[in-house]
Amino acid sequence: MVYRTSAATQERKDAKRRHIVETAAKVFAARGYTGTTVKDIVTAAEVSVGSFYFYFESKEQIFAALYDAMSDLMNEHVDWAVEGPDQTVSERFTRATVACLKVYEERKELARIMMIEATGVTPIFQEKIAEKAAHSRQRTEALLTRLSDKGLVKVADARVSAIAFEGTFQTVVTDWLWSQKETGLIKLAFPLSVFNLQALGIPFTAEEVRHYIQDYLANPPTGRVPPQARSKRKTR
Amino acid sequence: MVYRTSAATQERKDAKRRHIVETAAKVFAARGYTGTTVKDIVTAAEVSVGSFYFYFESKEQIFAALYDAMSDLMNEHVDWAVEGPDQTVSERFTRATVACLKVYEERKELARIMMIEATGVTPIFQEKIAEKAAHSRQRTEALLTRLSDKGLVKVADARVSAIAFEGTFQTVVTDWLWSQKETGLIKLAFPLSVFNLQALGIPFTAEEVRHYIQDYLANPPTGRVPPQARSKRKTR
Amino acid sequence: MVYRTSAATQERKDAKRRHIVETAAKVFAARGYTGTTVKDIVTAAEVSVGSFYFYFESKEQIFAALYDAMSDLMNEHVDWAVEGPDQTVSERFTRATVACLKVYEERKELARIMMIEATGVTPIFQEKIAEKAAHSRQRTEALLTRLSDKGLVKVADARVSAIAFEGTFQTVVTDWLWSQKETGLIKLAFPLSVFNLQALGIPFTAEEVRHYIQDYLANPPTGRVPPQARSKRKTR
Amino acid sequence: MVYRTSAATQERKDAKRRHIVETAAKVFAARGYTGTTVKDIVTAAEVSVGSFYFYFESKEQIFAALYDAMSDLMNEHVDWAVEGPDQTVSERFTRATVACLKVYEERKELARIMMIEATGVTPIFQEKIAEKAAHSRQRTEALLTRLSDKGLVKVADARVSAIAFEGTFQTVVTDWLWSQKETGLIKLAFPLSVFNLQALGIPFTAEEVRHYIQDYLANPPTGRVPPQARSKRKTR
DNA sequence: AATGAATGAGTATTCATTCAT
DNA sequence: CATGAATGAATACTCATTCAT
Repeated sequence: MVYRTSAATQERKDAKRRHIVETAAKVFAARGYTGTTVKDIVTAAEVSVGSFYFYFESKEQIFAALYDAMSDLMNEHVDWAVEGPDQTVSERFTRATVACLKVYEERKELARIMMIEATGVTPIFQEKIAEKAAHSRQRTEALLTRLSDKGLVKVADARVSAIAFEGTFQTVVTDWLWSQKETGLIKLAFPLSVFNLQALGIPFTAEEVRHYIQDYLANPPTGRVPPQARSKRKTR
Repeated sequence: MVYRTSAATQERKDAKRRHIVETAAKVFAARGYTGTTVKDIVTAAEVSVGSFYFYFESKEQIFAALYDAMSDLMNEHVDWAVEGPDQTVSERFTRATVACLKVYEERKELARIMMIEATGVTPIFQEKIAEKAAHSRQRTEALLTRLSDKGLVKVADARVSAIAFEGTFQTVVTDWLWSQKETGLIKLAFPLSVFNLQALGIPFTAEEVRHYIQDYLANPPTGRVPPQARSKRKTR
Repeated sequence: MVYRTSAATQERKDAKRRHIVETAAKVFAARGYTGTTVKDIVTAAEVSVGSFYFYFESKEQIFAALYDAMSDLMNEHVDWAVEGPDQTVSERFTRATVACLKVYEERKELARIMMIEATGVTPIFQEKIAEKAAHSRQRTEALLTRLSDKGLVKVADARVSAIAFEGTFQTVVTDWLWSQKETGLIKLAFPLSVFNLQALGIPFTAEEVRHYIQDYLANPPTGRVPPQARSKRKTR
Repeated sequence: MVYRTSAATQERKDAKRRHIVETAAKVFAARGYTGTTVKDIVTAAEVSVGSFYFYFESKEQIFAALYDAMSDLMNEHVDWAVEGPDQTVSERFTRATVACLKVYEERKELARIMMIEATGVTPIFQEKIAEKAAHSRQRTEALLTRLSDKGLVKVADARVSAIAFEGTFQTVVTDWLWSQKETGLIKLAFPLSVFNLQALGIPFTAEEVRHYIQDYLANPPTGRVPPQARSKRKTR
């Protein structure tokens, strides 16, 4: 009995928590981090301030949770996109690119939060972001080093290339967010892929790149990749 | 008589204004825009609040002035770097790259402000930045289109390439700012140039790129390019 | 359960709000509008600034609430005083006069606020007062016109007479407020009534006027007229 | 030589001082006392803050000077209006009324300052006004007492009547200031006179009152009554 | 005498967070 | 668990006044 009650309760708690996170995402995206008050969030979510502070330690913490969620989501999608064992290098990069852009397109608010709002917030939070970015870059750097050793990419410096590579996404997505144009972000997958493939000296044909993109879009990751932020860890 | 007094006074005013701007740059760089109080600035500059508001309309305005100053400085240096009439395409891009990185390296705080702090600020200010960025991108886009027509660059889409190109600087500089490592930012001019030259399909040899960089550093822009923020316009 | 909690809480809220209003009235009366700080009010009321702003939108708004409260109170008393159907004209005016003076006497601070402090405040607030005064004058004017048509009053101009009539209260009360003499304001009901009855050409005997005053004081309005400011509307 | 220079200088000083006072009057009238900054005044007068403080001790003091000037002006006009030795009582009061209204009409800004802005300002200033008002009332009271003894007026209480009498001007002028209607203030001289003559039990005919008004307007006080504020005393 | 740069105490208001109910 | 009343430190900006030039 106690068990069942507890389970049901837990369920409700999770649902409420998710609801608040969802709402917060929208509000943060619309008003920015500093422009958003806790009141704004709870009003939009139709919960009390007390509830907010029951589920989250602070305004900063829920924002961090949001950031983590987006970050995780991105990693999962990209990992899925490149996990096939017999992919060529150009296929891997192209699929990673389209996977990435697709996630951003589908979760515009989160994209906005990661790309725009998260930069410039409290120095303490900036460090967190920097860490995460550093980690991501190290992975890319390691990959490039490996591929470079095999002669599959041609870069002057694996680290700088990894960083520059990432930067191309940053600005492309940010620009898209600003200019809310009708054209979808995914449309940019092709030119962006080409830019980066060339930059990394990876051989490719336009034909094949287009094909990879089509293929990814035709067979998107199944539901096993949760499109929703989970409440995993507490940032502290 | 009146003239001399006035002139001396004006001199002192300018000096004081410059002093406040300088100090503000440091404080903003250290604490971020929202993290910085007007009190912080005036305390650091050892002037009174009243003086601050005598010289600047608002916290936002001095920040904007700083942003503009850095932006202008950057443009001036880059323009100077590429103004020679008989430069090859690879030379132009390489020289622009090194010019850009050099400015960032020399004015770390301003770089930090432009790259990091300016991003999450007031929506109204974000628009200003977005505008400026858009303008810069349009210039690059136009350039790429022209070069593409002449077959001098090979890009899938001039606009996306222009945006991605810019992004490579963004992250490279930001990363350098975070990881305050001993290695200078200019050291990254070579790999970054290579990355972008390859990305844009511009033919080059490592040899020549290195030479262009050496050359720029050996003959930097003369003093006619003021390294300091001027109090040109009032944002109104 | 929820109901009881809520009810008790609401009770406390109302009490606190009332307490702040009361205190504010005293402080405003003592220091004037501009001379009064929000800090002054909360210190005097022994509540936090936060609480003040929880209950009131702004300093201006609480002042307006005070003004409205006094205004309403006055109207209610005067209406009550003259509502009897078979009153003579002299009786009506005399009763209105004494009712008015009695309210001022009993709520000296509010009187001070209405008469003195409200006058030099923010132009935006001045308009509000002017409106209210205009409304009151129109009522008096209409009354005088009606009575004049019936030959019950003798005035050269209903409008000017209405305005002048009101002015007699203004200065009499103000003077009394300044010269905090022992003599009660109500003592002035007789001479003031005589002044105005003569001014309006209303026939009367000193005897009857004195009687009307005695009568009103002997049978004052019952408790149904709340002597205290209610928190009716929010100025928005 | 010294004398002449000094005289010329003195002349310039006076002119400048007058100029500042004039301008201040307009600004105060337009923006109210608290709404007016010293900066506003000096900007409007096109002088420096330094000059302002050379001529006036403080913002409060120049306001007081303005008030005094208006007060003096009023007294002079009224004194002149009633100084004829063989005037009847009704003539005296009527002429005083029209003189008063005429001054207000001609110097609308000063009127506004005296009637509206001066009330509610610093308590310390309020006292000054109260004093002045008290003095004026005492004069009126003494007059009424005298006339009452001679049976020329019929009042219940000389003091209250004096105060009420003054109040009629207060509201009539204030109302006129608010409702900037085309109709001149002087048009109200007749009904206001009638109101007060009746109030004081002074016998009169409409005919004669009209005549007194015409007469005053036809033979206004000559220029010997300076229409301008002089810089007599320093309040402090 | 004139100027206007300099001062800094003072103000209304906001908002993240706590905690009694 | 939920609520929302309570807190008060923090903040951008104003303005009367002074005083060096």
